[in-house]
Amino acid sequence: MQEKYDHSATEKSAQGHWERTAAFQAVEDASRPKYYCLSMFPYPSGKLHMGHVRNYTIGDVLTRFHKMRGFNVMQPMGWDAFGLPAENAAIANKVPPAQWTYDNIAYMKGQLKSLGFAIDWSRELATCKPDYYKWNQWLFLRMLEKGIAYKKTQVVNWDPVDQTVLANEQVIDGRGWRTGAVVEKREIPGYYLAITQYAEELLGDLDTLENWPERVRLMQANWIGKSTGVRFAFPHQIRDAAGELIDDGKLWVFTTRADTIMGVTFCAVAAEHPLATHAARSNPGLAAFIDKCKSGSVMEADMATMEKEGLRTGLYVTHPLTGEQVEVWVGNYVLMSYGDGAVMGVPSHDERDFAFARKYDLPIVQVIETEGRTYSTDAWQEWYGTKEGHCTNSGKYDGLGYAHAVDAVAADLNALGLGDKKLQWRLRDWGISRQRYWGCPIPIIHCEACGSLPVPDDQLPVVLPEDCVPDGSGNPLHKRPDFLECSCPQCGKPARRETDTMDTFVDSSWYYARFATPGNDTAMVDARVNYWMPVDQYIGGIEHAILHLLYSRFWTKVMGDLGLVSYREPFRRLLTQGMVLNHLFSRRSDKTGIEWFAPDEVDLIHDASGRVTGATARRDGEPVDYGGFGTMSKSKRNGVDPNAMIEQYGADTCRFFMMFTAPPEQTLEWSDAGIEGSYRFLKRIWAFGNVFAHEVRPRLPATRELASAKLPETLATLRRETHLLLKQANYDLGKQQFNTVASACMKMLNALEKAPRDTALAAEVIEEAFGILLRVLSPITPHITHALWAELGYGEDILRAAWPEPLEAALAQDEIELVLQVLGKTRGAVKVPASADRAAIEALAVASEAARRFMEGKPAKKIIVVPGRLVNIVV
RNA sequence: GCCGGGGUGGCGGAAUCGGUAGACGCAGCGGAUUCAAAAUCCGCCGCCGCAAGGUGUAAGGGUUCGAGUCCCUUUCCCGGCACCA
Repeated sequence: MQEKYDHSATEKSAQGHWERTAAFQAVEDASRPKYYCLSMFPYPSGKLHMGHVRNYTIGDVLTRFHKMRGFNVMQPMGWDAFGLPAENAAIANKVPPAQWTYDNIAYMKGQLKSLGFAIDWSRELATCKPDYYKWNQWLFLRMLEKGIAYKKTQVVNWDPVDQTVLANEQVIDGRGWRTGAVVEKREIPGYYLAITQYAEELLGDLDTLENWPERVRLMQANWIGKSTGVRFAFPHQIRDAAGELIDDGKLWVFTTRADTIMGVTFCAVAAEHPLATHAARSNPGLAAFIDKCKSGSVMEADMATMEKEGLRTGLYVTHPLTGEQVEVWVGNYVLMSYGDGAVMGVPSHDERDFAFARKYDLPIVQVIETEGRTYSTDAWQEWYGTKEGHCTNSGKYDGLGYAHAVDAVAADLNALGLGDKKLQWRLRDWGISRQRYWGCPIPIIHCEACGSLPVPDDQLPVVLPEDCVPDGSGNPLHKRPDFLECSCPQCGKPARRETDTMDTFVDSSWYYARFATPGNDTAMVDARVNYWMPVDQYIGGIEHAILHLLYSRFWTKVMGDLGLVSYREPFRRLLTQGMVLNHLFSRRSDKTGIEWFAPDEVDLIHDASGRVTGATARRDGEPVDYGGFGTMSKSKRNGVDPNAMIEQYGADTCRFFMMFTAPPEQTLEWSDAGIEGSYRFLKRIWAFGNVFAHEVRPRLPATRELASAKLPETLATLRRETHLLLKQANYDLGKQQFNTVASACMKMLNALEKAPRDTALAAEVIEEAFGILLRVLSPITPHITHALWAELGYGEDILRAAWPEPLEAALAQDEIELVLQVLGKTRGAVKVPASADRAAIEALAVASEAARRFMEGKPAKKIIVVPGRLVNIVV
């Protein structure tokens, strides 16, 4: 075998072997347990980044591990190919998004192949291809039929200069990213999917997802946000210009704190609320304020942190229980799209209302009291807003606790016909319309006479033209008569095609099911889907913990209700991997703003202890600002190119570094020195392969005697250590903690290098131990282990070798060492026979030299023995 | 602001059930090899202390024979917040 480790030749040869043997092609086989391992498919942004490498390495380790354990594995790969970055690239480079996307796919596929992932490429798909998105459209039409898809108005960010809708990402400090114009909120019609119809099931089924991280389930539960409250109305006599009662004379609000209803001192409505509109007609100041409310972003985080402002409408409604007049305000923090677009204001027990009342000098009436606490309107205190305590200043409700008070208030409102308890979800229906070109066309036709009609099934797919070049001023489909012009499916007259496309979350909500049934052009999925699905292991970034995963769960349930699939949840087990970070260096200048420096363009400055305190640019020697670690990104120039790493160190080194450096769920900080260390380890593995070939193999006896031989101490230790590490590695693989599996492999090699190899028995022990090491390591670094396994005569193909299990005989010990503590402080160790009982251990411990020294002659009051671990003497 | 997660040597991290804190690796230091360097190998390596020992897991408090791990308070960092994917 080769003297030196040549990563590039080793990897090329192993990849060639897998290609020739079609090693990763998955075929349905009812006789074996299946294992469907899926990593979130990439957006084809141009190049693979290290986050992808990490994600897919984790998936590959699990795939190969399960394959060796005898599972029928499937690991597919595809492309989340629609999306905004392709349009941005088109604006910048004047290249159609389709071409940019397909070029990127070709390049990134090559990168994935060079990393040696065990992917079944025959199942590859791209969501921008009509044979895939046809089924988005088909299912959308089924949802329309079932009333799950419907049309209503939505609030969007509007750029008044470019006359276009902006994504939240394109709004920077309240202004359009290209034009710098102040962004407005605008209401336009769009299609929604009624995910709230599934809220109860989406919440309840979280309990069945035992192998999802607890935090993801918690986040989803909070996102769905089931709460019971009371929806009720403030009656009024306000009439519009035509003399009609506005909203039938009722101002509806929803509250989870009906127990505080006697503390209402105002109401606040959204800027778009009919009462606001009505009042603004005769009040120019209010009209201006409403206009102002309509500028700014629609993001919830912005809404929550902005200064709460309001203006009087001069209108009054009647408190439903007291009959008092309550003033109506317009508040910039009330959203028309939430509930009824109006809230009751109880400044005494709601922090936001409290601040609002103090700002505008509104009355504050305490209606909840807690024993031992004194209420003061000077400053907000935590306990004002809790559900503990009981009603006060509330007439007949005085003395009631939260639950009873809510029941009583709801009953009284119900008797008046002005309200009742209502189950409330935080979850909102999913708006899927996007006023953008590079997405799946929504299959709707607009006819002047017949209205908006679904495209008939036999005309699917509605194919998106692939040669448009967006310029930032709106959807280029508007300028494409060949796309726009069609005939009405009902009356046959000329009609116009819908130009909105679907949210790309639609594309990613069911791709995993399509992987199971590739090539079917007559159905969305077929019977094969119920063999492979649900996905046994899903792996992806924690940033998808809510939206993508929730939408996929919803889509699955809809497909289930349509009889397309037999399962209710798509992902049996979930691993959310942490992000990959690197150092950030920047320099701020007045002229050019922030300039970012790549890590290889600077020299680090360390303090005496070795901590990084700053850096200087190599270019000019001048200092740059060190910004700590941040996610790798193109704009901040701190990305690391996987290609360069693969070329220099090989795929195995990259994979090993990724697995070794941090546990999968944590963020991973890139380190050039760290990758050197991983490379060093693989070189040592190779070097030991040489030792094995030259010094160990020749000594191996014709018939192996290891199973029956009595081993000398050094060999018994090596063997015990190896099997102990194997046991730990298997345990850690079960926990999906791969960094300690990698570390176990390093420890095995450390032990092997030190072991004697001068006898036939030693050769046998080493043969066994190195065989274990190669197999445990093989899912992480498949190429080098493939080469050594074959080269050293272990077998033809390590991928088809059985996964090793620790042997009890190898682990057995005569004598064990226990930690000795006196009063909980470690004072030494005590050796006891492995078979010693509690009394014997206590006697040995008390008699030990260290114990006598630290007990200072006092008698033992109590002795705690933790079997196999420690003995603690309390005096 | 709301929801979720996290903080352990100079650095990444380990510690399975509350039981030896710092495994494994990186960096650093010392040595071997070398004409020299690279590569490789050996040794040292939390802090204070000559040592015995003391002390130490963001900060403060609590429970326990024993706390990185459990409870309370504070603080800082990260992810998500519905049109980035």
